[in-house]
Amino acid sequence: MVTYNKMNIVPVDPLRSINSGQVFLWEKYNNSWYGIDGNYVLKLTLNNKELYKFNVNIKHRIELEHIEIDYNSFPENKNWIYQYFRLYDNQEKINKTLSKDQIIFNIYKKYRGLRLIRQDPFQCIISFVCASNTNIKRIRYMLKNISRKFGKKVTYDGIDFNLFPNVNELSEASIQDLIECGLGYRAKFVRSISNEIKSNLDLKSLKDMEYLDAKSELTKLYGIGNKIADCILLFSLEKTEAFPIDIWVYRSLCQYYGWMFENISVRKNKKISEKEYKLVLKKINEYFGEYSGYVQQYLYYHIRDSNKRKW
DNA sequence: ACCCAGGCCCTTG
DNA sequence: CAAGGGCATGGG
Repeated sequence: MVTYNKMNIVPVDPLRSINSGQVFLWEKYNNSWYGIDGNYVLKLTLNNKELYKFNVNIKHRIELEHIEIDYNSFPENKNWIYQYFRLYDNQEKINKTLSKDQIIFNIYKKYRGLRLIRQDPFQCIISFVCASNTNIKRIRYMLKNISRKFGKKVTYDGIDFNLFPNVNELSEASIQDLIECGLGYRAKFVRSISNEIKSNLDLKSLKDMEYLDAKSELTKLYGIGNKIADCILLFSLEKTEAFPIDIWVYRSLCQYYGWMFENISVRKNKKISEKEYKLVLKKINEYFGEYSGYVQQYLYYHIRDSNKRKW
């Protein structure tokens, strides 16, 4: 008889999570999904269940229901699924945050198992710089090209992969190279950011900084503003209070949380200005707290799903 | 042909 | 501050 604390049961819907606009280099071959995260190839083999439940009190995964989920990686990292899907986050607080009101609670119930993903920071930075003013299909296209051109080639399970280039490798890329990867006007941003990180920015140090301090470091980089910085902080630098506001999330906020816009000079249904962004963010953090980022991911997924957008 | 896409930068008023 | 234009490119 296994006893456990309910709060340590973490529901995970892996496929929904890796196909929710956070990561862009997962693909299915045969019966497994393979994803590139920095210099790792991650492999997931699932049965036909949608929702998996992990008890993270136990050092290694135990079966609460009949779970068949194989997760391997190249190079080997036995613990990656715990890190990648943030199984050690405080589930009690997450539940509380996503039950803050009826609106978010309904969305939470509908997509339960959607997780924030903890990514390789450099890949995350490049990913979201490429994500500006384009669609997800093209983000995948650009990042794949970058990997093909500048990442190391590896073979795993008899399949050829390209890892994502590290800073030093991508610093070798010229603007012309990056344009050939399909980046368009983003090429100059990626070039500048790679050089900047290589010469004088330690990404690890950003994890130890306060949210807004780390954010101001990121927004100094050419091509990174409020929204992209929040994506990077949330998805790769441990800032779960970060709340990226793109056009979709903003629409969603206007629709469901209009009351937040009263008494602050923020106009609904228009492009959000830098000042407005900061005002809204402050309200969000006051209301949802340190796990605001989870709310963002659920809102984003929900509104895009309701609009039948593709991933 | 037109408009939009997980925005940001730059210039003007 | 704010408003507006420009930006590369591909898909609907």
